[in-house]
Amino acid sequence: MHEKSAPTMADVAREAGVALGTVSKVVNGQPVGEEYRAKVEEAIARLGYQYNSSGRALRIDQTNTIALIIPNTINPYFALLVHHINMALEKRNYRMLLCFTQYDQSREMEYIQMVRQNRVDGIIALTYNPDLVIPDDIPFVTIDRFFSVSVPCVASDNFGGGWLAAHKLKELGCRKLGFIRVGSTLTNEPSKRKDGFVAACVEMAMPFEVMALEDGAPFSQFEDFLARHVKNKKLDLDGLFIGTDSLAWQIIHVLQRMKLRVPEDVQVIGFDGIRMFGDLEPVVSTIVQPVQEIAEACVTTVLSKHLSNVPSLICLPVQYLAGGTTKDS
Amino acid sequence: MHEKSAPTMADVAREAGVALGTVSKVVNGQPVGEEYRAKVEEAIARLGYQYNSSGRALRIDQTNTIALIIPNTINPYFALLVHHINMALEKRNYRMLLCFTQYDQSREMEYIQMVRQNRVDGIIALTYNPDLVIPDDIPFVTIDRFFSVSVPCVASDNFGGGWLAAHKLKELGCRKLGFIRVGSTLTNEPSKRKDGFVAACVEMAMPFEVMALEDGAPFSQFEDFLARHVKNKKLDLDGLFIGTDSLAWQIIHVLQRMKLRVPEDVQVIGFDGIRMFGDLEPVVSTIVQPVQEIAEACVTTVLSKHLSNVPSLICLPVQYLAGGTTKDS
DNA sequence: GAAAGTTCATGAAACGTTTCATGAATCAAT
DNA sequence: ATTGATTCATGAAACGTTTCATGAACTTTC
Repeated sequence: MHEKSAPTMADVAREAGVALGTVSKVVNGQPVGEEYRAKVEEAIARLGYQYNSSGRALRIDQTNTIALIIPNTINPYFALLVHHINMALEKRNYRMLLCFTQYDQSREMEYIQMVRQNRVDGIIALTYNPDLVIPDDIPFVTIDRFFSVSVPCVASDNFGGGWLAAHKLKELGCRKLGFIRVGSTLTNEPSKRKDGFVAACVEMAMPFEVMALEDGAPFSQFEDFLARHVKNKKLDLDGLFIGTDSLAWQIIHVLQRMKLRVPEDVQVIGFDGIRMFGDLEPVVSTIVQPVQEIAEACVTTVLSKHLSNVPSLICLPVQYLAGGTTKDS
Repeated sequence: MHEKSAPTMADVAREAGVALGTVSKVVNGQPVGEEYRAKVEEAIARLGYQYNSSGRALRIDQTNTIALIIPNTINPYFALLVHHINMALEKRNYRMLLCFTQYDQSREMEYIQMVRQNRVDGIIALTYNPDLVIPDDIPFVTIDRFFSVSVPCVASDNFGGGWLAAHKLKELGCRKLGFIRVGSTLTNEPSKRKDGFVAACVEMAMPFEVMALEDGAPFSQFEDFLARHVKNKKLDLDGLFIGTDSLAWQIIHVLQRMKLRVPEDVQVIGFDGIRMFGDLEPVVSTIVQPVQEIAEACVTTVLSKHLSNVPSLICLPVQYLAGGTTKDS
């Protein structure tokens, strides 16, 4: 709009006294005679030439852009994911087209239309729309949600993480456990955190309770749930596994208001492994998702041309990390 | 790459039995005879036509894309900014090209080159590179940092915020104040938080101390600073104004470890107004930046064609918001 | 009813790139 | 010295869009 018509390859060719195609080869690093290359490079420098990616995209039908569809960046786990996916893309000379759905199902569908216009080379999506239609003509990778064998899904080992949390809590001396999460309607990979937790409890003959806040239900239901479990000033649950670190933070604040001490009275393990502000402040003990590996897996998968011989579910290992909310800290 | 050659305008024209230019007009909402419009729209629907934005961008030399250059999305304030800027752009049918500098000065310069290739229609940048060269042929807007009258800068009223914080703390009964921040080398708009604070203290004849952590210095210097101010189990500062909410969180944790009670022993006010996980958990009392208005201002400014009659410093009002770290909570 | 004016669909040109058939120049082989 | 093979710069064509000069089909006016 404002640009004073940037120089084109034709300008460079004229300046260098060389053919248009030769400039193209130089710019793309294809073999060109030494003296020609020198002349062209000099002309490029002199004119400050930068290639026009629209022209390129139009010609080769490839935009070097991947769309990332995600609810927001406010949730620190999403923010981390966005960050690492962008870095993984940048390393491969791709750009990221970021789309925030804000958990709005209609937006999710609109975005899929929109990124089509932009001819993105692929889509990475973390969505909650239960009846999302996945285009079959664009490479599509999902995070944390399995659709079908033809749509690769990247997730961490949620089941294993739940399992691990239960075992850790037992190891740390807990006698009765609780599992707490929000949003229970949609079945996705993170739902398996509960499954792994429950399986481990059953296997260990460990008593446990499950509390899930329905979508949209008031947060106070958690407080009621916890209050119900107070027996003579103590919680009768001495270990809590909580669906996400964000929720764990909130629950811990509730516990503090109830004058219950963490980890003395009740130990807490979250899930995700987010570090709030660097590694300085005390932090929730957690099951860490390998965000960087997840990002890498998404990117390599979405960029692999032949999506046929790619695994349809990429499951990455999680780790337990002691923070300040368990007795091993 | 994978796409089975999506239909073009020519295809639509053929399908509708109509000229190419007519299809273009319909797609762009220009006046077209009713019967023609109907035929074209039907053909578009039948073929599932989506226009190719590369072709369009090439022709009209406009990409409908704005670059946002920012350190990261991990810092919750940046995450919020990214979110609102994206929303403001989307409302106007623009896309966001996101660039994370990670506080790396060379990256900041590289990005400016990179987004040039992409022929973005403008750049919004929040950077720390002291000798950044601002291109004069692309609309450029900075956040929180003033370069020159020809480069519009959007910021909140940092001076006023510092002033307000000092006055609030006095109003809340404090007798001696402290100001704490990190990274003191670069002078930018947020530096004025201190100036406003100091000016207010001087005006009110309120004793105060300033502690700034040099870039890269260990965090423990804050702990030393605070420890030095403990006189018989009390801090001799009973009000702290802290440069950002993130830092405030960390400082509060330090205070708790020192067995000092917030707000009973010392009241704390931060700056930014980030809400960590929704509005549920107890929160730092703070000077709230109007993030959404900041985002809107950036976007309208960068998109205004005639950058000549645009103010060179857009300063937006801040607000005090009581949280759990002052006695008015 | 003819001339002048108006409306509006038409299709070719142009945007900046990549690609590929062409042919000039060089080299190797006899 | 002549032919055949090889290398490699050349420049036209094509990608999908917007724009604009053209002219066909009307409408208005006297």
